[in-house]
Amino acid sequence: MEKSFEPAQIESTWYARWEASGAFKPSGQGEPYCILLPPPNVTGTLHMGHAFQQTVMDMLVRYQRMRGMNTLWQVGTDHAGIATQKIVENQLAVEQKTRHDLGRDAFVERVWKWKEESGSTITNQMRRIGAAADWSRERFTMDEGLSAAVRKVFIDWYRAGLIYRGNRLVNWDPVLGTAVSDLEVNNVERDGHMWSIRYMTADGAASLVVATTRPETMLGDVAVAVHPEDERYAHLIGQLLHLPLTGRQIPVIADDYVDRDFGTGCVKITPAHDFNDYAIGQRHKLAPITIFTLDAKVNDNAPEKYRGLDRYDARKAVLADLEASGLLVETKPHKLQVPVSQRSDAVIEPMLTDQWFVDLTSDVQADGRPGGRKAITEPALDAVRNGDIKFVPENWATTYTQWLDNIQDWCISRQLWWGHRIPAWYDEAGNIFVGEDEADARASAATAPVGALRQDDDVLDTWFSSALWPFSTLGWPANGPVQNERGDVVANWEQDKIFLPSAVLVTGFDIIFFWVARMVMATKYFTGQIPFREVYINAIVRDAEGQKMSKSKGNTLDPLDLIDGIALEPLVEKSTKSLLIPQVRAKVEKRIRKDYPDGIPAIGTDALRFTFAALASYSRTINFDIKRAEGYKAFCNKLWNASRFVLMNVDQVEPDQRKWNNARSNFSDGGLLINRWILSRLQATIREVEEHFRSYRFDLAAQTLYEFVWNEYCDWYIELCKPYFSGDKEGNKDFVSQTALQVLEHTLRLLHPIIPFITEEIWQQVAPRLGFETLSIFDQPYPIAELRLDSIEADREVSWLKATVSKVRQIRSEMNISPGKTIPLLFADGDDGDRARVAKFAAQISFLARTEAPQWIEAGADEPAAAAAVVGTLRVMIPLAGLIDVAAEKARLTKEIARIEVEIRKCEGKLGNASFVANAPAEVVAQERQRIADWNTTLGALREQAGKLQK
RNA sequence: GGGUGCUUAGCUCAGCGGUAGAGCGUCGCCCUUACAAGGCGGUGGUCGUAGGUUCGAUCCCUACAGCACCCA
Repeated sequence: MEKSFEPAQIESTWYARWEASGAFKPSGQGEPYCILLPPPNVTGTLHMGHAFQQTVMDMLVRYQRMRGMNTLWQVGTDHAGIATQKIVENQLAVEQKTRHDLGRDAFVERVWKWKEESGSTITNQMRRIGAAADWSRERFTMDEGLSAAVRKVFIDWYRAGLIYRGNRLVNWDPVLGTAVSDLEVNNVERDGHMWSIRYMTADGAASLVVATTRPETMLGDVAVAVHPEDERYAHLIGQLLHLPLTGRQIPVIADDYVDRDFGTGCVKITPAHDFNDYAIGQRHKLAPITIFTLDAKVNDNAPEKYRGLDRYDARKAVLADLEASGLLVETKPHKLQVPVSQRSDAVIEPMLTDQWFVDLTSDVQADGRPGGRKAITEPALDAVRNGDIKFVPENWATTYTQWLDNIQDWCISRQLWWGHRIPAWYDEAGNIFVGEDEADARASAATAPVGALRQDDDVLDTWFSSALWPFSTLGWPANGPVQNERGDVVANWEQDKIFLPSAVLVTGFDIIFFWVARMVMATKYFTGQIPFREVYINAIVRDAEGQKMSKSKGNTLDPLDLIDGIALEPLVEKSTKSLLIPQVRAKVEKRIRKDYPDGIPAIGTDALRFTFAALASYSRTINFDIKRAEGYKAFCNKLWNASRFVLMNVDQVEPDQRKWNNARSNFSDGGLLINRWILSRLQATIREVEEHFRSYRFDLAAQTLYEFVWNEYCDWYIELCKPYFSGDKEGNKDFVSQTALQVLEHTLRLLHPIIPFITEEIWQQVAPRLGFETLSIFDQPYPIAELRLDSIEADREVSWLKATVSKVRQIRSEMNISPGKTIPLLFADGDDGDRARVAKFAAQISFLARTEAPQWIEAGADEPAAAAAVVGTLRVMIPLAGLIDVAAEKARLTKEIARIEVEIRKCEGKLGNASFVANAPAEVVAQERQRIADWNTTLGALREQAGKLQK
């Protein structure tokens, strides 16, 4: 083995070998265990959130495979409608073209081309993370099979009356020219103004003042609302107002939506451009007046002078005119929430448009068939409420159910070209025909179309196809094999439906609504099954200071830069390349130069994965600190070197003298306590890790293994082995070698789901020496704890040994005795057990504490002046002569005595409290009594020692 | 306005009714032939504040403060 851990060397070969061997495909044996990859944007790149989430999935898949499950990690990518279309439109913009210049077919062809060019970037990055995914079944939401599923679902829902077309208010992105989901809209706090405007009554006798942050929308006002119980305005209800600048008259209406205490208590109502106003308008049967075009310019419904003005220019003009006519009462600064499109950064304009919707809210249809609430929403709610689907951590179930309880119909049409074109056609009379294709649409229609048919221009929301992911990727709706464009079979519903429901969905909380809920709806409706039994909501990755990672802040990390490392200059270059604003660019560059003066060190995939595991508690954010990752790289190095050392020593035992072979679990401890101890500790570790995997506490699993490897196996077990390795007199060397090797082999398997590369690399060395030949650690069984290997006795004995050695080391250190210097060691008092232990462990004590062979001082014999510590009743002494300053030792003892006295006072306080003794459980009281007894024993011995030092 | 979290060592985080823990950092001594990405030994916390329940509270309850996030 190499002298140190070099991740790049190890990682380069193993992944390709695993993939080529077919190891990632379902074994076909055991219970099905499926994980669905939340399909990333096909043309995207891997970010820290992906890397974290995929590490979690990979740990689960590898773990369950080792446990004998028939695992499938179903992967694929998403066409990401708006995002991908926008990238290609930006490319066209460089050529000074728009998509309209190309035309629909040519544009879509160009997007496909872009997908071919960049579509494998993210999947190749996933391979670097080590993802044990079945790439032979990789799918794309717009491939033929998944598109067929989309069409079938649309048609079935339409024919069941659950999809309808309607003119409704939607979030409109005036830059992209499409409806967007309310989940794709961020409400951003911005500095704005609150303007107060006076509206006179029609007769000019009275007036009221409305407050608004969007004065330009007054051009579309249809009423002013006041609270029905607001005495200030009671007399105006029902009267007509003169709407300034327009010549229109609008009524004063009463609606208890109005907050009397906000502003003036009068609310202007613009139903065509505000969701709340829309609802009020409907309640009062007021026809909305749309005043904007689809690119947010004032339209012909407004007075002529404003027509054609952009929203914000119209605002200026309206304000100026109101001011001129003395109707602008007040202007004051105001913080407001502005809806901003996540996709274009444009301010959203609510707009009345014709769109397609999935009914999720009606109980029953006019013809008596069940409505969307009964048919789609409620089954999805019930699946979580009745526990068929569990969230981890469980409180996310509340988020899910609250959202579904208040759900609106789902607007599924998008005015884009990239996506699944809606399988609906219109005849010249505007009748709708839905079908697989035009012929099917005609054939399925009840009446003959009038004239020619024209297909709907719009495409479906990306999440519509994602909602089908749990079953469409398994081959539905086809019955037989489904092939990809290369002719390879990628799914076969007949066989693959055993993977539904999948075991667990690992995903971020931000798409519980977008995706999780919709998968439950669609999967329940079309297959009658739940899509997954559990939903593990992973934390959001932030930077070390807890800030969101964002390119404009310069605090993003590329997982591959952590794995491979990157020098400062290339890092600056890549981080600022896409930033267009010079100030932002400068800020980011400055930050990067400050945060990473030497660039980013290469930590390797395994260390990155271990870091993710160690951070994956139930908390909702994880702050990623490179320092911590470096610490776990050190852990990998530790494991590497421990393995190297063990292998070196094993090889010194001649093969024909080995008493073991094929010895994975054929343990021969040789009667040695240290072997029984480490085997016992291994069992405890196995049990803990199992528990932590079961509860998705990867942080605790990682910590348990870290502690076992470093604090037990390396710090104590290997050290305890050394005397056997170097100068074994009793012929136990091979028993020690065997156990060291077996425990290492188990440990590698325990660690493999977390750090697959290094464990495979080492295991390839270890396994043959234990006499078993298999290809890969990948499909080895996960270790199972065995009761027969537990040993309380060995735990107790080794605890004593550790305590004794630690006491000697402590004295050495505090007395400034050079670590290299061998010193004498004396024992006094103690019981028979101590005598036996000293005899048994003499060699180890001398080795670990760098002492001469320990000597006993018999009771009553003269004692040399010595520094001392106490283990139970045993006094551990280091003679002072030439080594120790008496005054320093006295000070040390005094401090130790004081510390123990404090502990004793604490115990006395408890035991002196009658109600403690009366009420606390018996074992707690007993424990307290034992403790005080132990402290007193120690204290007595220390005082005696201090007394001796006085002489 | 409704909801969900969080507040523990300098930093990043576990713990959650009975002796406060980890990693990183920091201090001291060591290049002791597995590992200096290391070894040994330290330092460091009135567990956000105030009440309450309890024999006992970092942990349970209430209020408050601060910080996040989600929904309207």
